[in-house]
Parts: sequence; C-alpha cells; structure tokens
Amino acid sequence: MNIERVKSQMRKGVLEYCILSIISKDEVYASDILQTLKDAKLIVVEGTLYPLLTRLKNDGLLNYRWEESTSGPPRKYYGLTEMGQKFLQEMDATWEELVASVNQTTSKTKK
Amino acid sequence: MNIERVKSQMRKGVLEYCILSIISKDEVYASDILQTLKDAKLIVVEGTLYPLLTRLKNDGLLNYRWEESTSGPPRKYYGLTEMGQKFLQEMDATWEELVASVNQTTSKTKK
DNA sequence: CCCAGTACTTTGCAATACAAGGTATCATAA
DNA sequence: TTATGATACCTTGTATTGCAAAGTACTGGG
Repeated sequence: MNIERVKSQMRKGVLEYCILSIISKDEVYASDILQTLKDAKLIVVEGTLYPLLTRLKNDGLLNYRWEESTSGPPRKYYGLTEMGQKFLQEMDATWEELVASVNQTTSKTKK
Repeated sequence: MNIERVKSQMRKGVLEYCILSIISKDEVYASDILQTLKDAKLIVVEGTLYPLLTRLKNDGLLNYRWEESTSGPPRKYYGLTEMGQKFLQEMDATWEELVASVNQTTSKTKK
C-alpha cells in the first residue's frame, strides 16, 4: 500500500469528468488533452486516454473530425455531442455532491 | 453509460480515505461505518466494505479487537495504527490536491 | 427447535487504468 | 531513395477492486 496507488485511485473516478470538461471548452486532440491534464497535475498516459476517448465516443458523448497536420499524421479533433453536454452537467452535480460527502465524512469534528 | 456508473466510479477513489477518516474519529465496527457513509450519501454495501477493511488491516493501517454484543454475534471494533494515522494525513493532502486539480481542469473559463 | 435479526466472510464477475509495444504518417537529410 | 526522428493513434495483457449474491455463525424469542 502506498500513497501513489491512492492518488491513482482517486484520479480514476474523475478522469472522464475532466476529459469531457476539457473537450467542452475547445475542440482538442489527444495530445492537447494530455497536456492540459498534465498541467493540472493529473498525470495520464496515452494507453489510458485513447481507450477512454473511444469509449466516450461509442457512448455517444463525443464526436470527432480528422484534421491534417503540418507536422505529422492527421489528428482526431474531439467535440462534445448534445448528449455529452447534458452528461457533463450531470457530472458537475455529481462531483459537487461527492466533495460535499467527503467533506462531511472527513470533517475533523468527532461525531 | 449512465450517471450511476460515474458516481460509483468517483466514489471508489475516495472510499479508503473516508473509511480511514471515520475510524480515526472513533473506534467503530462495520455497521457503524456503513451507517456513517450512508448518512453522507456515500452508499456502500457489505461486500465492498469487508474486503476493504481486511485489506487495510493487512497493510498495517488498521487493527481491531473483538467485542461481545448483547444483540448478536461479536463485533470487530477497528482503530487506526500509527501508520494508519500517518497515511490518513497523506490522504488528506492528496484529496486537497485532487480537488484543486479538478477545479482547475473543469473551470468554466475557456483556456 | 426453528426463526429472525445481526455480523462477518467468500466467490465470481465486470470495469478499467496502466505498461508496453505496435502501426502509420510526415518532414528532413544523407 | 532511403533512413531517421518526431508525432499520432491503437492494441494487448495484467492487476486491481467495487459489487451482487450467497454463505457461515452467533443470539434470543416463540
């Protein structure tokens, strides 16, 4: 048992939420998302992100378009579908609830 | 894909943290923990909690003592070990970091 | 004696983050 | 033309772990 495992574990639960949120702000491709997550200290590797994007797309929350690049192979630029936007709103609420629950549970006051 | 799955997923990451925190406040047995979590709207079932307690105990974060009950079988009352207390402090910091990361990532400001 | 209530445990399954390796495209330079 | 490096996307195998469901065991009342 180490603290890194815990961090990774906590990260898991909010990954989809963060990724949908990032995509909601701007059309982005995978490397953009990785960079944004990294900036926020939410380390994620390619092997995690790609399957997740595919899953979200298959669930109808995302769509994408190919775009040529001047410096390499073409990129998939992702955007939120209407369903994805609705889902993101629900996730906002879910996250707020979770924060409230954790704060209540871990408050330093002895019950 | 439904929102319930997302809630469950988010819950996972903080379960151990919440449970350690609950135990840090008072010696409790499994049903106490379940009730506290339920009060905080963090629904957890027995099949989740018991293996988790066993794992935390095997990792040296918890210990327990048996106590007779007047209304059923004896109960395991859990308490934090010294290592468990240290670990809880680290988890406090980890949780704070995660909240900061998520807030940064999901802030409504277009980057 | 059985039954209901309480408490702890175990088994099998499904979801999924990650490590590691693979395939494909493009620009540059020998 | 061929080799190299950078970029981008994809796949496979593994380990973890929450959960549903079923099981075991102790207690007291009818």
